[in-house]
Amino acid sequence: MATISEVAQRAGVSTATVSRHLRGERVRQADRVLVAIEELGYRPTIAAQSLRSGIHYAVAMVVPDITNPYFASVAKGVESVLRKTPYRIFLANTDESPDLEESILREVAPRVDGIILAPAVEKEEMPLKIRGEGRPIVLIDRELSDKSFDSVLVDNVGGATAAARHLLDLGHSAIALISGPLVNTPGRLRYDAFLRALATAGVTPPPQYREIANFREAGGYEAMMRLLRLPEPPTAVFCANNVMTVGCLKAVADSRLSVPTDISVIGFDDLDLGMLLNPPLTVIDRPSEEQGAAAGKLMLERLRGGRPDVPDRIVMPTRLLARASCAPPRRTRLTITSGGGEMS
Amino acid sequence: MATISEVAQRAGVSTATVSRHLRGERVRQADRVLVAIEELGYRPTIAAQSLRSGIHYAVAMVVPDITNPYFASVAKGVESVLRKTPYRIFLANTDESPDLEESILREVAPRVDGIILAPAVEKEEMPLKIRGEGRPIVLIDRELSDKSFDSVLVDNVGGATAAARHLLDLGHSAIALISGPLVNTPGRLRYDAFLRALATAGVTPPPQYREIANFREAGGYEAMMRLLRLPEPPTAVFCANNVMTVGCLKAVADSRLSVPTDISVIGFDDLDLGMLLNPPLTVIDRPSEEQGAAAGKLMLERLRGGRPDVPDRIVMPTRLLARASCAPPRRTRLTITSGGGEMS
DNA sequence: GTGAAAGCGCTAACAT
DNA sequence: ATGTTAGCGCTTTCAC
Repeated sequence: MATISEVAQRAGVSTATVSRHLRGERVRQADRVLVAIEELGYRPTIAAQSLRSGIHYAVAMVVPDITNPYFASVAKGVESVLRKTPYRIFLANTDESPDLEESILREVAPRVDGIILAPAVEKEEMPLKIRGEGRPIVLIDRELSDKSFDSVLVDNVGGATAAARHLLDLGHSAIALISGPLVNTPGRLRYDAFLRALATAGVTPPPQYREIANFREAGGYEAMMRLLRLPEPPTAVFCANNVMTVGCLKAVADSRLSVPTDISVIGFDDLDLGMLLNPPLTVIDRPSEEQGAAAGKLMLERLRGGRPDVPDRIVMPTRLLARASCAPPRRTRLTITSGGGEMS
Repeated sequence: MATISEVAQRAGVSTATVSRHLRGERVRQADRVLVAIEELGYRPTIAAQSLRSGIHYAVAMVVPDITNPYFASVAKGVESVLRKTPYRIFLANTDESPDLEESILREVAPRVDGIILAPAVEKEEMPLKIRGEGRPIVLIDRELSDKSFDSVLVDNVGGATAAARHLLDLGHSAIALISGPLVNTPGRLRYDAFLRALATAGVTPPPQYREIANFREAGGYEAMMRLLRLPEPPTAVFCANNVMTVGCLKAVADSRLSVPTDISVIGFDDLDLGMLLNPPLTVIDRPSEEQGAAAGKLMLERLRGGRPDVPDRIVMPTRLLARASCAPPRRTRLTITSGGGEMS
């Protein structure tokens, strides 16, 4: 690999001039330098740049699970923006574990210029420390208790409220909720907003209708199984994210029940096959790839611009995709016929 | 951040000794060094290590589309293995574009120690060049014309053959195929094996039954639409990957047709909701996360072990998940009633 | 087994 | 606007 001094020599200038040219400063002999760079096929050595300048041209993307289509989509959005820059993306999965997240952050922070993070819990110590060391953090999907961070979110309250109203409008009152953990933003916000919207209409789900699961498929499955086995099962259920909805639907199928005849289901996040299910799934949809792109752009802004006085908090709208998995409640009591079946 | 010389000073040894200790060499004063490292919270600066030693502690993962559940799953597998090592993962999407792939490879190669690649086409120039510079390449899902690369694959031939036999066994003879591009391994192998298996049974699909699409949802949709509009539509179709199967199913739905009454569908790759579809989707399944983990392990082996004389070619088995989307062919002619509908 | 010292390729003062 | 030069933090001869 050619070095900067070879370029300098060939162009008849100093290494400093080449270096300046590289970073976009105005240079008189720009053309000569350019030619030398071309001819030698010169590419700067990132490690040397990093060592000297502290810039790594890398951003970490830390998410609970890249296998969740929502985060995969976010990652794609981020990638599409950073692709056009010299910044590359380190990908890390936290598995929704606060401990793993902390160790990943500690480990990766010194190697990157900034972090795009979907935190497992709302504890801000690590992020605060990292930002304090001059590395911008952009939160995605989830906030921290400390509201001073840049973030790209969706209107969780609006979405959960719309879900509640949709069920209410159809005449449901025995409404259950499979929530995510209350320790992160979307979990808590969707839980609160959904229950508040029900309360406004005079509906208060009993404790056994309020399942707190973990945003994972198995959690959704188990929660739904518990709901269906209740002496008085609900007539409708709201699943607070995509993968729990999958689990929920599998539980319904394994119980030999059908949607929406026996129970109405509405999910947060669309599923790729949502419209192909029988019945097509009613969901609260949100622009995931756009969120990723927004997070990427915000990160670039911070990377270039220095510290802002006020955090940027981008909230994107959700929309209700009313398909056919929600219908008016049945009048008769629900009875479970059987259990078992395929479950991943 | 503490430096190695601070550690050396505190431990009363030279920086060389600390450095040796760090890389696992036997050192007499190991305990003293360890204590100093602990007390100072010392962490080596990767940039300095890279500059000096050429080791980056980074591996690139270059895939066509992280949004494809198969690749997301592979990424998770890779991540789970590398997490326990000092190596981090750069993620890049090629969008199935050979040009983009080439520029990404060129750009990222100097920053990493190795590359896990699912190539868009079978051209091996860039990979050869990169390997020639001492960076191991592990292919995943797809091979190159040059068979000297390490790779982690699935039994495409076995899978496609099983799919063909399944349809044949049900009594189909008007069998169509929505193939991936013939310029990459799974595309070509599945195409060839499927047709060969049919030929063995005396079935030769006419050219209009052989759709060459692009492994994308829209491609699967359009291909299926063309098939369904044929004067004599097929009674069964094999979709060569997950996202094309989704497109295919949407096309069937939009044509107001139903599976398997009007047409049987079998897909390569399971879908998360595959079993929840009506009817549950019959698929050729493969162990994607395990493939990722295998690729990660193979990469680590190469990273530690130096160049092997013979490439490692890991081929994992597929299995047929016979659910209900394939049934014996109908006897009557198929007629399209209508079109239109929701399509992403 | 250990230390001294050179230098990886680059950037950022500083000087001009 | 450009050149000179020190040195970022580490690994690795080389000598002992």
